[in-house]
Amino acid sequence: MHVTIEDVAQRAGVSTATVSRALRGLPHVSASTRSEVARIALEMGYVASKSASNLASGRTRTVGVVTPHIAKWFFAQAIEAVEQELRQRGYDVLLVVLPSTSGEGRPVFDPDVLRQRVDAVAVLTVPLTGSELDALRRLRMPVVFVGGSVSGLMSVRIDDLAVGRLATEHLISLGHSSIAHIGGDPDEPHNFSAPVDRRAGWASALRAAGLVPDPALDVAGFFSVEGGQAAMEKLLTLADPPTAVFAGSDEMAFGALAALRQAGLEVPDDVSVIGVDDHELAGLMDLTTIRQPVTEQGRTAGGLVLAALGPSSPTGHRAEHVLLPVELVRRGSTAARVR
Amino acid sequence: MHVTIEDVAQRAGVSTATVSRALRGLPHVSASTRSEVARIALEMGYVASKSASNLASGRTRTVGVVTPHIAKWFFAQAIEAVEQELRQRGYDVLLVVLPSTSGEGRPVFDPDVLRQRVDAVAVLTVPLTGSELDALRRLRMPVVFVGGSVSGLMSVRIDDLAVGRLATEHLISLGHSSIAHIGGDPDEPHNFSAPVDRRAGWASALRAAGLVPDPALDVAGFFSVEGGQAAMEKLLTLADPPTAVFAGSDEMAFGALAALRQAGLEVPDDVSVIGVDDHELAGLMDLTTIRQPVTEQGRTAGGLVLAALGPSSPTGHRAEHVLLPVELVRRGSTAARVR
DNA sequence: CGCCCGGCTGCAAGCGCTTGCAGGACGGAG
DNA sequence: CTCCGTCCTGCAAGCGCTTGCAGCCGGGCG
Repeated sequence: MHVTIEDVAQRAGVSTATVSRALRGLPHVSASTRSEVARIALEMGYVASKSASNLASGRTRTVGVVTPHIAKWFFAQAIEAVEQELRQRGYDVLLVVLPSTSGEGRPVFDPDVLRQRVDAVAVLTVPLTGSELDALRRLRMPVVFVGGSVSGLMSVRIDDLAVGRLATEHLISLGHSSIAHIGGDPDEPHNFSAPVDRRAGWASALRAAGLVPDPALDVAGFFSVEGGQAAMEKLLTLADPPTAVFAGSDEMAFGALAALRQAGLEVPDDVSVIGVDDHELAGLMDLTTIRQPVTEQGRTAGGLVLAALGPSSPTGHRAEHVLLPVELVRRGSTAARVR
Repeated sequence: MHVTIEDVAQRAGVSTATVSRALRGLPHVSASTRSEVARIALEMGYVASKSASNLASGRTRTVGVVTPHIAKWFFAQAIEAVEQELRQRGYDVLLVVLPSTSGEGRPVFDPDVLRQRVDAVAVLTVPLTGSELDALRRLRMPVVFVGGSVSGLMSVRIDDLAVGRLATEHLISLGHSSIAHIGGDPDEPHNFSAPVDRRAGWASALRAAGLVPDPALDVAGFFSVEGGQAAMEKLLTLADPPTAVFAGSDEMAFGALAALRQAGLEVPDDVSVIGVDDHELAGLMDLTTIRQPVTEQGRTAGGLVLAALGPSSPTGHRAEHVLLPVELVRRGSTAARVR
């Protein structure tokens, strides 16, 4: 039926051991044997069985990527980067989508499904419960978090506190003092700090400027376009609506822009809006934003697990934490306060 | 180190065969034995080694998903749907991203990397060369194409000819007669018909209305935002610019909208724009479009491969072709011709 | 009361590869 | 000429599961 290493060995007149070594570039094979085996393998269309080699070697050359979504800019972008980085180095990517991200309703994630399936795992901003984290640690394999961090496990992320501060300071510098925040779901488990930190950055920047964060101006946008839209609508019902809005993601900012447009308000004249991400369409929407390097985060995460998988001892991965820089991108959605 | 089936068998006082059968719900195991084994397995934290079971059974319970992108709306959406459908039925998804989709430059895709790794594959609108298709067929496993079709292999898609026609007829019905088309890369291999068919639909609708498709009004937008933007800019340099534009995707339409806005033109008063997809942000942009059911296409594709993997004989999969309906979504970017 | 049959279970042979260890060939040094 | 290394190569024992087949045990039937 299909070509096995046995067939190749026979045809080449060598043992399967030699074929295996030759094809994998291991030492202790003469150059001539190696090239001959390679030629024959190619000619016969031999492809090693992954299952067999996994079983024999104990390594799967696969890393699991756990994500709450695929169809959202940040995640899609990050997954793409991780995939590319890993495939380049001969690793496969096993996608695991955690149905819903909203704390309670989500079915528990059982990291054990990954055991025996992957050599390492990358977790993309999924708010995990304590027991899930424990289970993840018990896997005893390299684990890297993207977009958040957890003690004892590797991570690559941005400084979300700085993000919130940077965005808010930008608005303050434009003369705004009534600055709203559209953030995530306040009920979410707080392991993943991005939403929390961005809010904290907002509050801290306000305080630093002698302003007080108004709870009424802090609304949930659930990191979705519709959520952002609803949040903005809610803000507009206020007796004294804000003159500027810091949305924790560009997608929420898009929603906010839509809500403002529908309310007949002008951006940035009536309300300034700033987001976070530098989403693909942010330029198109002329949205001022805090750019975060998503692709680079994904790539870095891939690199980290690969490094951990490398020469180092299988246990005792030093928990590396990488912080990537962000940057304010000024566009047309923010301007000096006029009202 | 880790729990094997042997350990469970020993602890339960039965053979590994019985454990295997009990845990997989196979017949020929008494109810009491089954539940006892299940209890012990759970208690010991046993997880079957995928490699071992793959090797022994010859099935991988994994399907490969080949896609040119992750970070594009259509693809992200489709992948998410496929993943969900497959995981639900116990299958894993192996992501394979084909670096670039532009015909020539792309490294050849060698379907053989999938051999021994997956039981079936889903290909998302990747324009493959003839030899790649042959290799894919030679894999002798279920293959489903999403967004295009290839003889002899299963497919699920929409009627792209109808899409082009529908969009163009909508513009014609609004009184437009100078209707441009922003499409894909004209140099792409033509196995994947979506871009080609949409263009053909445009031309055919024009002819049916007694109009002639003007080659000067048919420009390449490469299915990207920037491409659409550039295409629109090019159209605006024409001595006699169109009063309406049919973009082959919402993303290109977004680009077109941006270009129009930058040129100081009003949509839909100066130019009407219609896209295809009903992208997540189309509503926000108030873009009229032809909606295609992406999630459903992904789900259906997943279902098809699972069905093909099922009871039927491993060879001789009937090449099923599923065509899903599209629908015109009227929004504010198209209106009666005024000029 | 002997047989047969059906329902459970265990045996053991793989599945296709990896890898520690032993062995063989060859060349240079002593 | 002998003795050692040094290189290559082969042996064979697994890796942890699946599965065809055989075997065992009771109970129903003739």
